[in-house]
Amino acid sequence: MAIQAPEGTKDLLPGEAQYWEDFKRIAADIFARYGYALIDTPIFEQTELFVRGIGEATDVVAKEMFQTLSGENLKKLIAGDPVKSKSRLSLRPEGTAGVVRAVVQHDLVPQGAPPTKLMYAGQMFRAERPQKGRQRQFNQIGVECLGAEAPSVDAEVIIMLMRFFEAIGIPTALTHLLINSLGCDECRPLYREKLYSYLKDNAAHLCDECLRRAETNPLRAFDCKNPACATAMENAPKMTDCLCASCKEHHEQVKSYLDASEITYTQESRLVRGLDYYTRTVFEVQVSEGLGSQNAIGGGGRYDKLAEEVGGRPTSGLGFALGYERCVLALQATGFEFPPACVCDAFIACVDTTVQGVAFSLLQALRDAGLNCEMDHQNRSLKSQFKLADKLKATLVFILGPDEVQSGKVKVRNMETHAEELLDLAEILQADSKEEVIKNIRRYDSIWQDKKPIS
RNA sequence: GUGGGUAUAGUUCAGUUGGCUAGAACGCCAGAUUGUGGCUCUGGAGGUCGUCGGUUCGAGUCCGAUUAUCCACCCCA
Repeated sequence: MAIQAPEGTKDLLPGEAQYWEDFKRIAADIFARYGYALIDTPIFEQTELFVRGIGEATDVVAKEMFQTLSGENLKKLIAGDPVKSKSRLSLRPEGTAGVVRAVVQHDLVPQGAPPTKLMYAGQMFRAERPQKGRQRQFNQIGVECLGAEAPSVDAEVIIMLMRFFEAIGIPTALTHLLINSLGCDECRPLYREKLYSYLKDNAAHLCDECLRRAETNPLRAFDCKNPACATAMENAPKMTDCLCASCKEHHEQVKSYLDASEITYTQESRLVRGLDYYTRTVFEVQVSEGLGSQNAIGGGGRYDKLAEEVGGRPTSGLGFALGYERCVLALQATGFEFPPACVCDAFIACVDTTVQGVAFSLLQALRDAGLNCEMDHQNRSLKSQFKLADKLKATLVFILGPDEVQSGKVKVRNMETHAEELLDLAEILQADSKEEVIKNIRRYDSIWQDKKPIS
């Protein structure tokens, strides 16, 4: 059988590949208004970065990373010889750790400097079993804001995310924003203890998985979809009730900024995130249609301890990531289709084979002038050439036959209005800019009509 | 890692209790007398029926294995 793309990966075919580019551009445009600049970090990093940054006990690190070695180191490992820590690499399962690593490495947030705002877009890799809305290689766009502690920045980032979803065509009415606070290393350990004893007291009502997690990360019990667990967790102590004074103040201020900006959200105390680095503000944007059993199209939060974790000086930070493929699924649930990958301004049609040489020169002259052009290369009949032009949605068709060539003209047809005019062939062949060609065509209202027929 | 479904033309799918040369729609190609597209009509090309094995006079159909894929659990964007 022919070789197929690896499990859980997907080819972005022309229509979608172009859309992914558009999607990134829309994000870059919007995020630039908030001061975010593009950064591009390696697609693989030392495994240790993810272990320390994301957390050894998280599912992402414990069982979903594609780990990699050079061929030589792989041989060493198989032979039982030691492999240096820095040679143990992993494909990035998320973008934050790599960006924070780069910020620390290049000291992008010197002491006393204003916040550094960065955005990235690219592939992430997780070795999970694929299903709807979940692939092993997928694309994320994310932002990271380093060196900003103020709650206004939390609000700004959330607003920016919601604006982006709106811009790509997922209306706010279809999204659901959840926010919560996970506290800081002052109040979270106290809460953790409290929750731990609650879990122990209610062990009889909880599933094995939750009991196991009580030891490693009790907060995750809130995530369990088991109905019995959900019921048992209803009366569990809430993080928001146990925040220290400064975290509480921070959380209240974030919410008041959101209120002032008329952003609707739900305070969801069950919202916990699967990555260990989050502190204080966490948020998630969900949609109900198109994602299968998944529901989040974007999520993020604050991570004030992450920079230290990867060896930098204490630097507060926050960010989010949004899943490209999931956004597309949400869009497709509303009837969205990818726009055509390529627009054809003009098609050159030959009446017979004797004019192919002239047609080729015309084709090249129009391309050099900046138009997207195509002609037939399979000796199709004139009729078929028109069918092809139609399929390409060509705005104009240039028709060349023995008559035209003899009189130094070329016929131009507007495919929408059916209007045709004769243009001077030499003038078009000599035109050296798109404007000049357009000027030539513009003489005829019937062909041009100022309807922007040219891309 | 666990569970369930599916696998037939480029695509989406039919294919009866096992039976003759495996079909449809869409797409593709070519025509429908003059040098012109969309609609319509006519014709045509495209299939090792995922793979390997078994049962049978005979397997797309039944059985087993294998691979791929989808969906779900887990977890995440």
